[in-house]
Amino acid sequence: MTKYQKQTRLLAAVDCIVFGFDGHTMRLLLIQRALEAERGKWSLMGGFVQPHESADEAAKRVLHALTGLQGVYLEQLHTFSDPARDPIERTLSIAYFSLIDISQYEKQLSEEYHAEWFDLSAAPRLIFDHNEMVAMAKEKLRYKAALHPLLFELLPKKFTLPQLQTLFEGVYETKFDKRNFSRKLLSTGLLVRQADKDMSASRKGAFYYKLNSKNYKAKFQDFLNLIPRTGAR
Amino acid sequence: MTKYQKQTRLLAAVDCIVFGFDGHTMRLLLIQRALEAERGKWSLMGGFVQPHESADEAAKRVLHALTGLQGVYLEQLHTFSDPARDPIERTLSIAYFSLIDISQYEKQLSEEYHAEWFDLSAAPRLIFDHNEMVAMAKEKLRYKAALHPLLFELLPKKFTLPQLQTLFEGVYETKFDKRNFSRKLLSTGLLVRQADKDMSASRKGAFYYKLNSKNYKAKFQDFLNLIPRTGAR
DNA sequence: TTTTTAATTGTCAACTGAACACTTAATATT
DNA sequence: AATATTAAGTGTTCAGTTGACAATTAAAAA
Repeated sequence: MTKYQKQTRLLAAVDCIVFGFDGHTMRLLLIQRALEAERGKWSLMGGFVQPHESADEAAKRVLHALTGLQGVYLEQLHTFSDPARDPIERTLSIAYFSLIDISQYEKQLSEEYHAEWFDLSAAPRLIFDHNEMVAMAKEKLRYKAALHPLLFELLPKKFTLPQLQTLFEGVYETKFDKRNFSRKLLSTGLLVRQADKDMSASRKGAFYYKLNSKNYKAKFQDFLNLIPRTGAR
Repeated sequence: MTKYQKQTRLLAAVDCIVFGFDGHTMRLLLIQRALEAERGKWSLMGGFVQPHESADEAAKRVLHALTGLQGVYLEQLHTFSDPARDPIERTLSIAYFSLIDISQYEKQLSEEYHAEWFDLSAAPRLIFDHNEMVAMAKEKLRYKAALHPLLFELLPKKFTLPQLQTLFEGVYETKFDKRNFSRKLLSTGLLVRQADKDMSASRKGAFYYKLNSKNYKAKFQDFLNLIPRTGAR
C-alpha cells in the first residue's frame, strides 16, 4: 500500500472535560494521572487515539474506561496542538466536553473509579494545557447554553424550576428574576409539568417538570435567547 | 528523553476552507490536488502538520504556500478523524475556515497560483471528506455571522449598504427588507459613513461605509442578532 | 426637461424583554 | 386550632425592538 513518505507522524490524544451540577454549583470531574511525567497530578480524562477508531470513538472509550460513564452528551471542542504542550513527546489533543447529571453517577464514580468532582470555581492546577481546555469549555458552554436547551443534560429527568434556575445562575454567575425566568422557560414549550412535587427543598414544594423530548429535538437548533441581557436582582 | 511507548503515531494534516464574496454570490476557493491518489481532483488547500509547528501555524503556512494569502481571518473549525477518511494512510485533519475579500486577492491568485473560485452552490465533488468539511463550515458561518459582525471580513475596507445586504442575503439565501436591514446594521454603531459614494452600481450612487474598528473589537463578542427571524419581501 | 433607476428615509402596530411585589401552599410553631 | 414561617408561584406595566409597509431623493440617461 502506498504511504505518504517523509512526513512525521504524531501522537494523537483525546481529553474529556466533564461538567456536572450538584444542585448548587457547577462541578468538574478530574482524575489523577496514571502515566509518568506528572503522575499523580490532577488531569482531565485522556488517552491516545487508537489506530482503528475515530476521535469521537476514542473519547467515548476513554471516558467510559476511566469513569464508567456511558451514553452521555459528548461534543468535540477544539484541537490543541502546541508542539510543546506535552513535555514528554509531541502530542495533539482533541478535546471533548461532556455534560452529565451528577446524581445519576456519583455512587458509581466514587466506588469503582477514583475520579473526583471539584467545584468548578476552585479546580486545582491541572497538567499540561488542561486548564486552558477547561476555560475554553466553560466559555463554549455559556455560549451554547444561551442559545440552545443544553443545560437539561445536567439535571435529572425530573427537575423543578428552582433547580433549573439555580443551574442557569451557576453557569452564568449571576442572578435571574424568577418571574421572568419561569415565563421564558415555560414559553419554549419544552417543559411538561408533572403532577408531583419535590418536597425536599421547601415546605410548599416545587412541581417537577420533564422535558418534552419531541419539542426538545425540534427546538434544539433554534436560537432561543434563554439568557437576559442584564442580570436581575 | 522519555517517550510514550507502544502508541501508534498518526499523520496530522490541516485543510483550509476559504470563503470569498464577489459582490453577487458566495464563493469557495479550491485547488487541484498535487499528491498522488486523486491527483488533479479538486480539493481544499491542505498539508501536513510539521514537527515544530502548531496546527494554527500549519494552516497559515499551507494557505500562504498554496494561495499567497496572508493575514486573513482563519479559525479552527473541527477535527475530522474517521480512520478511513484518507485511503492512502490514516490521517487526522484539522479543518480551518477563512474569510477573505476576493477583490483584494484575485489577481494574485490567478497569476501566481492555480487556485480557483467556485460558486459555493455549484462546487464540484471534492476528495476525501472535503465536501463534508465545506458543509460544516457553511453551517458555522451562518451560525456565527448571525451573532457576530463576521461577514465584514468578506468585503473591502470601504463598502456600501447594498453590498453588505447582498452579502447577507447570499449567506442566508433569502431576501431582507432594506429599510429594516439598514436600520439594524446602523444601530450597531459599527459603521462609519464616508463622504464619497460608489457610483459604479447605480446612477444615484451609494455611500461608502467603513468599520469603526474600536467598536468592532468591543462588540465582536456581543450577541448582535443581525438576522431577522422571518425573511422579508 | 423628463425619464429612469437604485439609494435613502419614516411610521405604525405587534411583540419582546426587563423591572417590579403580592398571593399561595405546606409545614413548623405556639 | 390558630398563627408564623418559608419558598413557590403568578401578572402587570413600560420601554425598546422588530417587522411590515411606500414615498422621496439623487444622479445619470433619454
